[in-house]
Amino acid sequence: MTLSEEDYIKAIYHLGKGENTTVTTNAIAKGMDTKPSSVTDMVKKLSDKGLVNYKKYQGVTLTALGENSALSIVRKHRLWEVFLVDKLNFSWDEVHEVAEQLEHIKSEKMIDHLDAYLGFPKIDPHGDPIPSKDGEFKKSIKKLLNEASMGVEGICVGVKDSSVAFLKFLDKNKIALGDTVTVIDKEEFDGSLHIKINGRNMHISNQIASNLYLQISE
Amino acid sequence: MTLSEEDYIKAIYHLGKGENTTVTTNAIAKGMDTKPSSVTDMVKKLSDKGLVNYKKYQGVTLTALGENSALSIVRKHRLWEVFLVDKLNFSWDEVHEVAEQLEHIKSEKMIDHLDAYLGFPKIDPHGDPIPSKDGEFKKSIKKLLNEASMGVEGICVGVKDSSVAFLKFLDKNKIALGDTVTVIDKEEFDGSLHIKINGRNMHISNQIASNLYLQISE
DNA sequence: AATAATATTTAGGCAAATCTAAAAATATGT
DNA sequence: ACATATTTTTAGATTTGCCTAAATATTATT
Repeated sequence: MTLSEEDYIKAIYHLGKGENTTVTTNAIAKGMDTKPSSVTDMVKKLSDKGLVNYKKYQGVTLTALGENSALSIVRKHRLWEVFLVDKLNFSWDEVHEVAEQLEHIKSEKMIDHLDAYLGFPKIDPHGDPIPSKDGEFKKSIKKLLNEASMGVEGICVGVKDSSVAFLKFLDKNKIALGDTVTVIDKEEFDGSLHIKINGRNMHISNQIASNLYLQISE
Repeated sequence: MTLSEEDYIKAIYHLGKGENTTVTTNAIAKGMDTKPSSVTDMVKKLSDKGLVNYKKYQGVTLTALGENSALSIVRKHRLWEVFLVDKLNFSWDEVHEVAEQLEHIKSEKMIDHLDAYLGFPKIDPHGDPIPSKDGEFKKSIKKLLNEASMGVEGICVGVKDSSVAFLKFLDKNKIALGDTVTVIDKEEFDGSLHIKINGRNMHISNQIASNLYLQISE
């Protein structure tokens, strides 16, 4: 697969939300910041190669082959993100662009050794699951904290708003990625939440809760 | 710079042996396994971009800009080689192909962090020197063991012949990359050498010595 | 120095991936 | 259901990097 083909396969996978739902030409064009006519061209090629199912005007889905390819790319992307954060001290919001490049490196041996070297991580720095070598992985159960049900426990894996003000708030209140959070109670009146974070009780506003992502442990 | 441009710049650098000697069109074509006419095309483009000096029929040299680019690519290539060997347990002879891909990844921050993470290595797994961030580096003093003068001390950094038989020989005799070797004496008759390796005296044939590379410590 | 051999460049073309503009198919609104 | 709007495809052009074949320049030989 060429670099460009890989980009399309990955985009189709993500637009299909990991399910294998049909993705339209325009959606791909928007998602990839290109023109619909370019998408049509490429989709024909991918169809010829057996990576997508395509009928004119009907949109595309990934074939089994295409889905495997997508998972392999996603796996590489997320493993590299873990590497950048865990080993090279990048912060979680700096890694995407570089991982976009690294995901195209072709060497199965390297990626398997990298996986082992990182300790076979199950989720990436944004809380998204990392497919195993054979394409298996747990569906991501990632929610904004304010959407989590009462009693739910999860790991804080990301922020939606990465403004300096918000990050400072987290720092001051000793909330960090990786912390375990349990939803104790929700106030109906203002949507604020009582949570337990790393064993400590806390009361946070809905606004805060709506900017924190939780990885729910099933 | 595109991927292809980077490949040309690197090839011109290596063919010029790191000195800035003139490199011919045919030499580049051979070195890159492509056609002379393709080289002419690309060399014109590189000249327009100020990366090489080029006059028709006269061959090319790198400009200061071109040389900086080349050193940056070589730096990345060799740092990744160290990473693959030191961290991912690749052997020295497996890394080249993957490093050829990794060297094109664009992120100055990443490569600087990688450098630090690896402990600012000075030589790669083949004994070649790694340019520093600002393009400085020690000329490689890398010699075949049988060409080293008496009394010379160096580090064993590579093999010329990587046949299984030879590697087995090294293994059986406990000679490994990284070992410190001193040339004690040379027999004129058969060219065999008396060496000290990791403190232990040894007598090896010229044939063995002519397949082992030494990185001479200045 | 003239000719032969070699090296290099030019000219013209091809494939990949993109684009614009126009045509065709599908979807939407009343 | 019909006209209109939107989506998708086609047709034709462009750029990058490469190719072959032919032309031109340089180098080597006698």
